[in-house]
Amino acid sequence: MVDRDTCPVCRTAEIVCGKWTLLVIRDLAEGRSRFCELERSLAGISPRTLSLRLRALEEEGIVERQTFPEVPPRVEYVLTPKGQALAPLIEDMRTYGRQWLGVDCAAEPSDEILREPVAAAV
Amino acid sequence: MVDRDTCPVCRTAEIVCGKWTLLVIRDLAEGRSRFCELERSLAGISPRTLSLRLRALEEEGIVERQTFPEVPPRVEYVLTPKGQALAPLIEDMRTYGRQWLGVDCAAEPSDEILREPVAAAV
DNA sequence: CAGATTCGCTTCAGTTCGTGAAGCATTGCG
DNA sequence: CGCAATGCTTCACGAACTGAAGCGAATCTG
Repeated sequence: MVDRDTCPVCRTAEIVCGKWTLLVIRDLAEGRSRFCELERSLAGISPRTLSLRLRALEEEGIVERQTFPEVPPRVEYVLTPKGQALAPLIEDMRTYGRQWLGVDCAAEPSDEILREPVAAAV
Repeated sequence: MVDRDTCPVCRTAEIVCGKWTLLVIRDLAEGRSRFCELERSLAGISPRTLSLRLRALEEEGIVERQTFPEVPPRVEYVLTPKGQALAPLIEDMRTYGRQWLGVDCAAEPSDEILREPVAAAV
């Protein structure tokens, strides 16, 4: 019997296993930082869920939130080192998807995608 | 905007992000193979959820199910190569948990745990 | 011989989680 | 004026998950 509190896989699973959580982190790792940017990238996520995810990740110390008192208001979310440390996980998922699910991001780049060469995995 | 169908991270996330899914896979990778074995190891999972997970993973080709017509009936679940390929993901989670969540499986081995030196990650 | 136990589930009612649409406050643009 | 943009919140609904109970056949316990 595996203890939920002392097992690192369990604890990581708890953090990571909400719907959309990993995709939010991936987007942040790829350079997206604003709420509406994430909302548009993650087609289909409800703003409520995105809000909940970001809040939870902030509480975990995985993302940092900075608000700028402009109009319209601007809020930026950035991965902390603790968040960046999840990058290998996401890389593994990408590798797995390519190898075993026969899919690849390189299929027809849309006109919405950001252009700068962002390194997802350090 | 990321296409849900052509993005390997999304597709992997869909498979992997149900509650308990990754822990079921970890247990299978560690050598547990029977329903009740998994049920006892994953303290707190409902048999319904475990059943659903195993069925879904079977449909995905991640686990294989063998039934033995004994009494009481015996059913064994084993990871396919497609399932074993998820081991690095789980290893990363373990590493992350240890490094950033300050937890470690090596805490007091219980008398229920299997003894053989099973290599979780090939 | 009655009763409990084992296995691999299924069923049910109830709770929690996620969705989709709408709305809000502010201000600039046409 | 009317609409767009931002970063959310609220609400009602459906989907997902839980916890307890049960089942059918055989075998172990008293």
